[in-house]
Amino acid sequence: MPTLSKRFSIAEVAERTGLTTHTLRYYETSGLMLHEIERASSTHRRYSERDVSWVVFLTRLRSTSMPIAQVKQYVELAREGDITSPDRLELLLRHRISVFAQLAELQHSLAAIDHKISLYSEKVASA
Amino acid sequence: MPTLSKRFSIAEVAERTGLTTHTLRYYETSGLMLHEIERASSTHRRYSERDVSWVVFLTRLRSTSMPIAQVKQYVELAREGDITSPDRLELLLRHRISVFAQLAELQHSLAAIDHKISLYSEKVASA
DNA sequence: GCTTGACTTGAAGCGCACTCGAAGTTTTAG
DNA sequence: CTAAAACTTCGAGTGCGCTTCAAGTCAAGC
Repeated sequence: MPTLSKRFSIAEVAERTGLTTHTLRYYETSGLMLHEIERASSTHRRYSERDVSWVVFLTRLRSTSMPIAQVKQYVELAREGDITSPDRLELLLRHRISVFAQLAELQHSLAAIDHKISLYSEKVASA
Repeated sequence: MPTLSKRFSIAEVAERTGLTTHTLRYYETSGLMLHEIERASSTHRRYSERDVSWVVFLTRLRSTSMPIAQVKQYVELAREGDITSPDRLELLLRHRISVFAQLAELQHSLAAIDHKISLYSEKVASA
């Protein structure tokens, strides 16, 4: 049962993910794709649904400041097969903690900014 | 009534703020300090309480990804005096919106990561 | 079947925010 | 007074994550 789902050009994937075609190629050559991207008749990339889904998740990791190198580590584990599931789980759990720390810091800084804003609001209102 | 409060060496400020002495000098030469830093007898910097408080707030702006250039803009407004209070308020309000966007994106990505974690948890548990 | 726009690779370049190095000066502890 | 530790300036270097360039090759519409 071969996968008959639609394939996407690099431009379509860029459109769907908000990345540029440059960045998509950069990610691929940096070893961040889980699977090799198919090539149409010759050289042009054809992304599968699975590839696109992975790119989407990848952008979630990146937008939470996971470094490229760590994404790569995750990918390398994934390519080793199911045996590394616990390792990938652990990697994600560790990353989750870092995301919580980022949230906490952001909220802490927001409070400081809000405080400053309240001072300015008074000042400006009474002027 | 001259300010008689304690002064701090650059190393002490580094200690208190978590920045390096390099970064503190870099911020100063980049025009990010509100006031000129005093110099002890000759050349060594002596930070006042006010200077340290500003550095602390500055790190809050930076930790919410305000670019150096925008911090500088804020500082330049501040140096023009009270007349620019509304401008600084507006700058902070705009930045506040960006912080909310950052929080939202972080939370969105966290949800995606949590979802993936739950898939892995099942997989690993049933192995 | 030809043109036009999309795609290809590989290497170099860029922007940001530090970070480090060198060489010299100043402070402080003993 | 001296020696070690801390400080100074200024310019160059670093790391990350793209981004752009050059010089093509390919594919889709007319």
